[in-house]
Amino acid sequence: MPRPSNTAERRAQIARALLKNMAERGYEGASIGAIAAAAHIAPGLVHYHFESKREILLAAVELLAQDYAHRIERQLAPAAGDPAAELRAFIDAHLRTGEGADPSALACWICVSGEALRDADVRKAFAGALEGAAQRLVAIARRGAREGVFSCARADVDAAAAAIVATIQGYFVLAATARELIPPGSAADATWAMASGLFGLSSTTREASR
Amino acid sequence: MPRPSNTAERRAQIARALLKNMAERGYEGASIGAIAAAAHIAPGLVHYHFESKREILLAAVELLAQDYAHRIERQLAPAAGDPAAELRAFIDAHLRTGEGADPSALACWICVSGEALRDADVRKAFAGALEGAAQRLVAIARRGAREGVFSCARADVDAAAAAIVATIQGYFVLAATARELIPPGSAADATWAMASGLFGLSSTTREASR
Amino acid sequence: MPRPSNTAERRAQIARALLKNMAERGYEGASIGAIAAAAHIAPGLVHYHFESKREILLAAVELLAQDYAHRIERQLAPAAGDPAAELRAFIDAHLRTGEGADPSALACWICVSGEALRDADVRKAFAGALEGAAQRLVAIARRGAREGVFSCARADVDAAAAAIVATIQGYFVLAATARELIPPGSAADATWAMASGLFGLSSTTREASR
Amino acid sequence: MPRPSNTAERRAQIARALLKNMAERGYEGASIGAIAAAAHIAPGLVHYHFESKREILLAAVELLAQDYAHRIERQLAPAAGDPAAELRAFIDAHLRTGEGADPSALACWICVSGEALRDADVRKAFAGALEGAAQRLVAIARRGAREGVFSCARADVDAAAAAIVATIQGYFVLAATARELIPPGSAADATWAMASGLFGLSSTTREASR
DNA sequence: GATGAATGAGGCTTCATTCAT
DNA sequence: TATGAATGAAGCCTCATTCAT
Repeated sequence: MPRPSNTAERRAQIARALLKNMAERGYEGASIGAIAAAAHIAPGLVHYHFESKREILLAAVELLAQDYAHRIERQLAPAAGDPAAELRAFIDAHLRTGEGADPSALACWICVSGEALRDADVRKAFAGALEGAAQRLVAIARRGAREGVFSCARADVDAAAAAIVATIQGYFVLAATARELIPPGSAADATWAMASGLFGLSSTTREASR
Repeated sequence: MPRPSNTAERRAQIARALLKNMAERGYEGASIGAIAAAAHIAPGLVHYHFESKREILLAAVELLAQDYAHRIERQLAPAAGDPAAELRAFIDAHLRTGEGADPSALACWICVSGEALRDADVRKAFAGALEGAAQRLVAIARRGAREGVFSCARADVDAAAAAIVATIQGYFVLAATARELIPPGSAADATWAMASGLFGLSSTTREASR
Repeated sequence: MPRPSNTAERRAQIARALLKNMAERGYEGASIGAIAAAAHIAPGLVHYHFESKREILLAAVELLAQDYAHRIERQLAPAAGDPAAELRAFIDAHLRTGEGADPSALACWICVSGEALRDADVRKAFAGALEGAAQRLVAIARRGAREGVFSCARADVDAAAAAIVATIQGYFVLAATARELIPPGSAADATWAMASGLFGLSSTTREASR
Repeated sequence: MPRPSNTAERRAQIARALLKNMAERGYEGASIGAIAAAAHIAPGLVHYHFESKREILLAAVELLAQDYAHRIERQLAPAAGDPAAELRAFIDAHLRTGEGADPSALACWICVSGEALRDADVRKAFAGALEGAAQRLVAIARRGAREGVFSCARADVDAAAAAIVATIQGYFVLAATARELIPPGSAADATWAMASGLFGLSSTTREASR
């Protein structure tokens, strides 16, 4: 009479506990004991649900990437159908409200980028998340171009998307490590100016979306 | 007669050894033993020259920041006096030639950004380096504005500088973790387009500097 | 009506699973989880049928001893009634066919001898098995003496039986750890030569049984 | 001004500490902490001198094998030149005085044979020790044959040596696990009877060496 | 009887740091 | 200054055992 497996939730619970710890102490600094404590479970249980600490990291990155993708979709929804508005919403979703919203998630994100340097699987997941964002931008750009809102050369769309993703990612780093460098509230606007330039947005539309 | 102190060189030697290790294994992964080995000295000597591992990190960040500042100055020198050319040189110094040049330094830089999350002193040094770069941009912008090459509003210069620094920093992260996202050679050009937009560069000058 | 208990089979099944694991990884190396897997049952069930891992070991040793006793009886049966033939059969049962037959059982046997060093109950069971074999030899010797086939002094029978058991046991160890030391096929013959010497077998009979 | 390295002694000290623990609790049961305690050093030092616990085992087996070889040479020395006496001394060295002398060494020896089952390097060292003993016997036999003291067929010498080694090894196991099976004092005599039979010793000489 | 999750102790190993020389 | 040994605190992981279902 087996109990229904709760492995899935437990894994998520543990992965979230890692994220919480990682935000404060980094990946190495997040000990299995601390993770277990944060998850309110016994230390030994962690390795019942995960082969190794690295597996927890992978699960955590997966969670982070999912959260990220969902957040984007949620925030883009209201602007659906209007490329310029979608672009603006995309930028705001990342940079409005305190240049990066949740500082804990921000710290995690930067930690993960560091781990991605040394772990191919982490890199793959991390790059996948960024690529998802870039593709979203590309889709917006294509549609805008079709509708005549953008006048970006077809060939430059990928480069423009990468540039925007890079800028956002860079603002994340700055927000977490050198916040005083960013004039308050400037991140989204500067990115918007930059993005509309890259996408060839007419200045009329640009001002309207401000 | 006591032998002349070689502490200064030793410290640099050890800090460089940390950087080498950090690029491959991260800060936590760089053990004192490995650092000593990379510096070709005995493990015990490390703590003769440094109070703690953290002190080595601080020295290493200092080195990294100095290298960085020097590199910028060196690469901006030929363009001295021409704001638009300086801006272009600034961007190229960071993003030309393989989007980030030395992959080892790139990895270190990202590692350091991660450590900066948790260590105020590291953060200060890291932020200082970024601020130095931003100030250089501000100086270029001011001069360009004075000379009429740029038409950027005085109030927006700081924001523009931060945006450019953010973009560069973001490209670093992408180059190290999701290189496939960046169309080869596009980083400098896209940043240039973006920067000239933010600085209000006339399109004539913009094309000329291409 | 409660379902009929299957504890007995389960216990044997688990004990056999321990033996399988023990042959490959030793007693300590045989984890409850691995034992359960080898027995195709859930890990938790193991401790329903056994108080502790040590109990499984005791049951396994019991099984091993029984298998051993049965094997001897089976192989001695054809020679029943002829002391010299029985002696020969006894030796061959242990040392013919690859100096120790089943390598897995051989490994288990040696493992058990190691555990016997530290566990009185294991020692008792292990010694019991050896003693059974020795007594079988003594019985053969006594009968042979009575029938005039052997001329071993009454007092020396126990010593001779112990010597033969020791030799066999020693060949087991050699077969498992230093097989190259044993000229192929020599174990049974050498033991036979030795045993017939100890038992005072006439050289005529000795050759006949070759 | 480096201190002279004491690594060699430390390694031996640690290996001996393992042997002491292994005799009582087996290899797995000998924890690094217990080994360190037995060696009167800090736990961390163990892994400064050894890569892993397994390396300690290898060093310990080496020690054991050396001790063994030395012991044989020492005990054979008085009989040098007289093959029959050497053979007798060889047997007595192993089996006289309490059937196996030092019970701790005996337990270690059996433990090692168990580890040899699963570790090729241990097996090699263990087999090497046994082979050394066997070769010593072969040398004795050859000389005895040349001098006409033994009448063992040339081809059977290796088999005879293996048989004697096996018997001794088997007595070790019995002495450690089923001592009651061995009539006190019978081991050396029975082995002598057996060995002289295998080596074709004339009964006159045989009795003389008793 | 059976399942699989849960517990917590303990083991091996790594490592920053200290120390005697 | 320099060396290499020494220390002791964690850390990750394994595992026997227990428990709720």
